[in-house]
Amino acid sequence: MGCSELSATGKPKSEPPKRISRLEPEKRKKLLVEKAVEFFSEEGFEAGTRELARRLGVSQPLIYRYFDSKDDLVNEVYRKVYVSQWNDAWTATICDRQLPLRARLLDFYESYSQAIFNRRWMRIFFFAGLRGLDINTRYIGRVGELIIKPICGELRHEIGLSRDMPITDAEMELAWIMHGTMFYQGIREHIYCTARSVDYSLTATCAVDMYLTTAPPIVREIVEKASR
Amino acid sequence: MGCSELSATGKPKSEPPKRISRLEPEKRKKLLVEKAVEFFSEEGFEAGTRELARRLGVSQPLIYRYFDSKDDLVNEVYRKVYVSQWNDAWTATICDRQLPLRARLLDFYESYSQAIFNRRWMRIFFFAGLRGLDINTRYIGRVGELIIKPICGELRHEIGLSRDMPITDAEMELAWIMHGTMFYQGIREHIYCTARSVDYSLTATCAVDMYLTTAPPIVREIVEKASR
DNA sequence: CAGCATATTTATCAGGTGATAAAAAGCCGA
DNA sequence: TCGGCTTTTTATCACCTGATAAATATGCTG
Repeated sequence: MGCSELSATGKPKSEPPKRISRLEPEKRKKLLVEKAVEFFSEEGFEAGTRELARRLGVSQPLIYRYFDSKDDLVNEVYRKVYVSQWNDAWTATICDRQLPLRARLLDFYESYSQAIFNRRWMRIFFFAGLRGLDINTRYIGRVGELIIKPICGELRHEIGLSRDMPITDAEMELAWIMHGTMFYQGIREHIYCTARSVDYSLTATCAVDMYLTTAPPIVREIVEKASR
Repeated sequence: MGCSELSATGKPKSEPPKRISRLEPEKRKKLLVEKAVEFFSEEGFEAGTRELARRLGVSQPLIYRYFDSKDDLVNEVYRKVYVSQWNDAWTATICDRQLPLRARLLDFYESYSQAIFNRRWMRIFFFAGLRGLDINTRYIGRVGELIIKPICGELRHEIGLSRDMPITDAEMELAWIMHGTMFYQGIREHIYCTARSVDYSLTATCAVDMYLTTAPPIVREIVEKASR
């Protein structure tokens, strides 16, 4: 009798009595994942399935009709955020020698900023990173292989050096520094929430010009020393 | 029920308190906070008090003799990490005009890196940041006032411009970019755990030189435009 | 309209959480 | 040695969590 936290008369929760209708499994699953991305990116992955269900306007056990476990749902969130946001054209942009390298890098970071430096992505990324998940490590590896390493190759070409010799760690480091300069702006805006609207184009100009002036002499020394 | 994983047998060296004995409240509280920093920095603040107690080798309710609530303990952790790691000499280092600005900045970042860019600090910082806690925002504000703004002032002086006019947002942005370049190295090392040992001195050289070459013309333009 | 398939909900479980009260154990002075 | 004070533990509480099974509601098809 008692134990009615949800009595028929009063609704303590703020949601209006929306009538929930049946949906095709496909449609429902998509809704679940989308809302889960939004939810976990704000509250972290420790947040409860009941609150998620409440925000969706469905009952909590419904989640388990579409996902075997909470972990299963969380993995779907990862996939959605990490995989679907990647743009295969990025590597091509970096390697398209019809433009000068500086212009290519600026083009790339303009596109990359829009795709990656948004609140949802950034927060999911750090929640996952702090958990030490391998999906995070794999993402970083991908950036290394498909962004950072190609940049190093293009810089070698730009300053007239062989691309045969494998890219060294030190060269990668130089490009990571440029990359980090951009990344930090995303952090300030979406994790700190302290920089209202960051000027990514100014940052990109600083970062790219720094790279293009600082890196060449260092790279030249590295390659020449190795080929002696 | 011998639960004696730690026997009383001979170990006369510097680790006598193997036996779980009474401690002065002061000492016990200090131990609790220290271990809590270590624990929460790895597991996040959602981690349970029972596991923390287990690692301390004490019972879980003991924590509540020294802290009113888990939140109380967590706040102590924040205080310990944020407040106690700040070095008042940093601002002085930046403003000591007996050295050229470049040397001052490199000195500062060497000291700052050692204090801040370690695993404990970085992880606590991001766990708190993702929670949106005001202690985090206040820390950033402090960095802005005591690090970034002084740097902007020194740059103005370096290029012979008045320090009377207030520092503009755009000038702050330029110094934040340099700062972020350093910060990202800490992230790579301690959040991503992907860069084994980052070369902070290389990064500092890149970041500082970028700032000292990129910022002056922009600052000059800003100040002159404003004073016309 | 009836009947059926299934999307969704209600009721519930076992285990974990922060927190409290009472019992136990350790320490020190007489 | 004993008594008393304080630290620490044991035994709990109410609540919340992820997850399951049975009951219900919905919409389609004949």
